[in-house]
Amino acid sequence: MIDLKQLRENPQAFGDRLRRRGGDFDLERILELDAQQRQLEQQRSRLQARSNEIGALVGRKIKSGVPPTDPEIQALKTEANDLKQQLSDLEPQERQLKEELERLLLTIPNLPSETTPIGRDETENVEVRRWGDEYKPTQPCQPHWDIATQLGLWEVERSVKVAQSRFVTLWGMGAALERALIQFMLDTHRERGYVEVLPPLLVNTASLTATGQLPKFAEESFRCADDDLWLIPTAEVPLTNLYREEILAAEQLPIYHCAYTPCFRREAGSYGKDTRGLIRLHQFNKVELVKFVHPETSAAEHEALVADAEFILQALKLPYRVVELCTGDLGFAAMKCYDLEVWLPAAGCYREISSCSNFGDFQARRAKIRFKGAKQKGTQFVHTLNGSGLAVGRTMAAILENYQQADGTVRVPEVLQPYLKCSHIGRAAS
RNA sequence: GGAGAGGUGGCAGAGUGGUUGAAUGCGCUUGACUCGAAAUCAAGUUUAGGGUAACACCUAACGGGGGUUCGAAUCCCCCCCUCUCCGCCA
Repeated sequence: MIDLKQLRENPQAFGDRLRRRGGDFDLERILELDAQQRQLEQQRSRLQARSNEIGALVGRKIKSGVPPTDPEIQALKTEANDLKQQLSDLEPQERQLKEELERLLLTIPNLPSETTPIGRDETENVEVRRWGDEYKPTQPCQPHWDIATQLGLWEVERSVKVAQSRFVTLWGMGAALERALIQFMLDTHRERGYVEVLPPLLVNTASLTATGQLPKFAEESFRCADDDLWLIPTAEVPLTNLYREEILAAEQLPIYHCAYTPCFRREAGSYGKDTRGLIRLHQFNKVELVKFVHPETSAAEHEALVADAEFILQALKLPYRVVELCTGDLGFAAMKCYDLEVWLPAAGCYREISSCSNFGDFQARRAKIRFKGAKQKGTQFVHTLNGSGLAVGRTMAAILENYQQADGTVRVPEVLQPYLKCSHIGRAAS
């Protein structure tokens, strides 16, 4: 949720910054509704003040022995009834305004950071740095789905039978490799200060609204219609909502969490895109990092978060680059975002494997996650950040392609060997 | 699925129509006493919106919504959630 006060105080600057995302936003209407609503609220609270006064007055008189039939009391009752009548006109009006305002506000994306590069779409994203030597195969390199099939690491057709297209079953060493990756990632993040959690995979509407997936992206999530529950599209949702409607003590910050969860996405509108392999599935595994921090530290925390995600790629010795998203490519709730893109030699290109965003107070405002210093008067919204650390299926894809040997086997990255208890994945290995 | 109990401030826990935003206890903050601490005493200690230069001040909120009343945490109706026991179940 955007900061209405900020918009009210400086509509021009606010609008200019928001429009860097591209597209148009009806801020005028919001300001108008806001002004009307506040005017009504003032009117209403004046009437209510008088009504409260009468209530107290009548109470005092009756207690002191004045009979209820006394004309003075009768006059007060008449006045109060009149006020009630006026209020019953005002209240629905105000409520309606408030609801419309709220509805509109929920559709406005976050303000991009001042430092976010301005651009129209992903072609104008800015490469920040590269790491590792790109593996340029001398002979034709196989795409990971062919490697997986040859080594018996997955089962595609049967998965379609069991579920649908865009679902896969990992098999034998494929399943083991996925599990090893998850455990390696969690162990690593835990050592680096993140508290591991294993959250619910179904969440309610309030939770999805708080992190920004609803109301705008309802068609992207799987819903259990009978229960007001949705399958999580990312662990970001349950993790961020752990602290929904809480006021934290300032000393509790920063809070770091990591979690492994499956993620479920309908991938509506991506028909024909990445139909093969592990890149785009309805269900995939991800290790997620989430931070709750003091606003003053959020920029530095963001850089550190990216470094934590990068650390996994470096440990696995997978070449990657860091790209900063431009304003036109920024996610709905993000104010600033870096993508990590891993090198996929078969396609000869980089593919997103992690997305690390700073949401500022956008999610915190929706989720009402606040903090308070010991001697501080009011409350303040925390800043929330999260990033993949990493998308596990895509990591497996990158390993298969980058680690395939001339003999067709896949070498196991050193850091995973203790988990898998072998150095190569071959045909007979499973 | 069946039966019952309950949802009040950071926590515990009173409160069945009247000046109760809410007793009391715990916790926390500040002050007094003390060389210091403990103990003791005193004061303070919810959130949101509006309003103000800043205070003051006003409004709302006792799970949510509606109703009765001059007045509701307290009475009535609907909904939600939690807990316990039984059944079922990984």
